[in-house]
Amino acid sequence: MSSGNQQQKEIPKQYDPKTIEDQWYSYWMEQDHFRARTDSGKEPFTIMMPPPNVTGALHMGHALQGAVQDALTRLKRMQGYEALWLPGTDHAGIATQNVVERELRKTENKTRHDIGREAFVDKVWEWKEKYGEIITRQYSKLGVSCDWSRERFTMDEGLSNAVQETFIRLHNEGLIYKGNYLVNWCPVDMTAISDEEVEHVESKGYMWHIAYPLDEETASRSGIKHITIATTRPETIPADTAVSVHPQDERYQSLIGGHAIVPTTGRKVPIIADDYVKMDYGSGALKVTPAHDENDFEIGQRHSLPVINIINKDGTLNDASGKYSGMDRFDAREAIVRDLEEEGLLVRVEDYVNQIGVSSRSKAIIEPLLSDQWFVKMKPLAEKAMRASRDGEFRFYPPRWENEFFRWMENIRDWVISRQLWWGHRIPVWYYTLEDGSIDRSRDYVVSIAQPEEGMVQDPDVLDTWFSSWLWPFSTLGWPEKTRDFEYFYPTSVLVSGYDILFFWVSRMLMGGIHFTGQAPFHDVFMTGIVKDKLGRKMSKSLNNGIDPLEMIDQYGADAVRYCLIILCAQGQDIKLDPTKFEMGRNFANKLWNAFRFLNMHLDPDAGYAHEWSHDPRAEKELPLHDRWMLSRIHQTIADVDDDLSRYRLNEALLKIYSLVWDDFCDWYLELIKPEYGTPMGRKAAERAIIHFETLLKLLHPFMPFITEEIWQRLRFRSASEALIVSTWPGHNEAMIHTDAVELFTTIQQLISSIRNIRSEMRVPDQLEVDVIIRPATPETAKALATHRPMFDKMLRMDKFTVDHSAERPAASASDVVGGHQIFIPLTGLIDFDREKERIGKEITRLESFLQSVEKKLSNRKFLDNAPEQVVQNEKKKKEDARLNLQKMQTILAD
RNA sequence: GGGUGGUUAGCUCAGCUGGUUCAGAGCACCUGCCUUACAAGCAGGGGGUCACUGGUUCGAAUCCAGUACCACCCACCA
Repeated sequence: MSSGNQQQKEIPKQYDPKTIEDQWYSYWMEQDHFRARTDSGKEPFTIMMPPPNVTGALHMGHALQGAVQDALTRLKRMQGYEALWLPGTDHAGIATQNVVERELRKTENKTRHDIGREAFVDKVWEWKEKYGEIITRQYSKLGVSCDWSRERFTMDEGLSNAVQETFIRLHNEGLIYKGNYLVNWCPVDMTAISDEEVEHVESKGYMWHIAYPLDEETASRSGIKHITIATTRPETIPADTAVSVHPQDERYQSLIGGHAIVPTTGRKVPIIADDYVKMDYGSGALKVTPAHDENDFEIGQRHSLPVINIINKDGTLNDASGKYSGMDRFDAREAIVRDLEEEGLLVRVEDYVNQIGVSSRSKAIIEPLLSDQWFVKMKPLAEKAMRASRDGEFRFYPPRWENEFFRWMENIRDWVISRQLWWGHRIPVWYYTLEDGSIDRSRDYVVSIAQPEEGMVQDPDVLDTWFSSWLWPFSTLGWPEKTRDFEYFYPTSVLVSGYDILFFWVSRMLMGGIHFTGQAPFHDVFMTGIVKDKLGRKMSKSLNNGIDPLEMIDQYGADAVRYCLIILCAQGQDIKLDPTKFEMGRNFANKLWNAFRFLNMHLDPDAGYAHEWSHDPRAEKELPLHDRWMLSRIHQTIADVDDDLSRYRLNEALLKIYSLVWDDFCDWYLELIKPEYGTPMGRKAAERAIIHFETLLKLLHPFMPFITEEIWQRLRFRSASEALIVSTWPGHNEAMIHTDAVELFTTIQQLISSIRNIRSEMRVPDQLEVDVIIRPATPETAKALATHRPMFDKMLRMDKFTVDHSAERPAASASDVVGGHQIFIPLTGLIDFDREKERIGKEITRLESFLQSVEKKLSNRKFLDNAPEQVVQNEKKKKEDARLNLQKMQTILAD
């Protein structure tokens, strides 16, 4: 499908993306244009695609980031870099395990425990093989030019190897440890999760005030019978091992050192004093439950309190809770409150709103539970990353994210990396066993990838999904092997990601990359906003407010979707998306399509159009004004666009290209080169137009790859290997900017606009041709304008056209002044004097106030003294223009 | 409790290093047009005290401080 306009006869008026998108994607793939090479001698440009979950379906966030990454990749490829965009997927531990478990239940009515670990993991792999490619296929629909030959999966052999390797390294460095600590436990997924995976949600609940009886001795000593504590979690009462008050609290001085009786169990616990307790909060007395609350755990440590665990891993209460054993924690809460009330110990109940932690995955309420887990000491890693940041080894765009990054790094806590799941990277740790097969706790574990000794068993846990993700920028390139890919493409150029995973992923990659490879894994971090619904809510399954990118692509075309997402992607701002916004992109694609149809009518399919002139400045001078203007506009835009893109202002760049295509090229340039009725367009003119158009297509290609490739291929015969995707990005050439041409052309544009305005305001019937008299400010302009009369003919309905430096204003004419040039249009019989007077009056008022402000400024000594010369000159020129225009308008009004 | 972002046209939003030719885009609206590329279009037009209050400056939508509201992130007060 390499050649030009074979379907010339029947090009539909409306662009239909469906007919071409898949074909071009296949073509690019067949031509191997996405593949990056290590032997080209070009400078590398690398982006690692944030790996979507294998369970996932493409959502708008992916589409946005895909559009951004692809635009950057295609741009750099065209700019002569060896561009590698490496795709892949994430095994997504919990999410995937859940999906397969659900399926297992549905199809075989079994749990994972029914079939056993090995069989279950096999099933997950099967599932992954079958469904894991869905999301990457969906990505292709968007037109992403990533190197599929290098696609990776976080549980690939190589990546798994990197994971084990890093675990062992960190362990050897003393940065990994195992310990029995309170962790965030998800009773639904039955695993520990990290602090980052816990969300805090506001929840309406109660604060129960409960009287704890004092033991006899304390009561008789103090003369007090009860101490009242306040709690939001009465179900943990059986696990209390102390009551605590503030050491300085007057009310409780006599109780410190005494004992209270824990309701429901009758256990006697000490009353202790600890600074942590706030005197003015609640009753000033706190029940201490070290096994089920982080703060209480710390208090317990300080006072050597026993730790009584009453909650099982599934959220039910265990035998240590006494009669509540076997009840779910929330049922137990009700039961205990009921019992307390019966015993008369419930003092009062208040409504209370608090923040509760829920698992970001299952949304289950997190239970702080003591358990054996593996941790990474993060401080040393964070310090290195912060140093690298200060040294400018990587930069955030927009820069404010650096502060957020630092805030987190400075308060970093150790990372729980073990998960009680089956799907994931096994922890490379082995235990000796006793004769009955159970773990021999008297002997140390051994860290090793392979089983070190017959009979040893491997740690049953797997690693947090992010423990493989944080290696992504280099594990995907073959690290820890010193591969050619790694040497050539690492460190990567830019990471494109949403800020929602700054802590989960971006920060950890920086820490990991710097620690393991000695280099920041990317130079730039471009943080995009988050795509939300039109009310500003996150898109989620539960709200059912998602907009499916595939549906949108189907409806509007991939280019339209990409256009829209990028144009809305302003520096770090969230995007409130409404499906109708894709019409913008669709309309623009259609505009391009029709510009092509127009040119196509004048194409000579057999011609091989020459284009040497565009590179020959001498030939340049022979060019018509509108070509010199168009070239100037194009090259000015290229300069702006290059600058915008280098700072990740993709929206600004795209908007400028949009305006160049639509406003300049379509509305002016193409209109001006339209041939006369019935006459064919001159071949030269067609050639020039096509060459401009090709440049525009190049500029647009990174953003709208399909339609630009389609049109580009149809514009000329191309050899099989020629493609827009591998064409050269047009460089900015200052010599192509002709200020004189721009100035004159702009004047003509203004004159034409003004004449159109007069016609419209004066309600001149459309068919009626008018006389146009222009009295330019200078004889030179008069000469120039007269030369360009054909331009006026093209754009206006004129009977006669007079350009005369000394023209008199005919009676009964409508008039205007632009840039000192006067326009008269005799409209005998048609002119509505009141209307005209009003129009001119309005213009005069505008000019007067403008002139006034400029004069005020220019009469200000301080302005003259302080403002840069250029600005002052500018103001003077403005003043002069305004004064001239005003004068003429006033004369006209007087007439 | 700490922090970040937002507040600009009826709606959704751009507007970088301050300079009345930057107050702008798309949609919506009004007036003409099915002009042989495009009605998903063309031409013309209306519409904004740039949240508020101060400050810095010759000059502020833009920089600073404070206020109000909205959104988000972080945080161990039961």
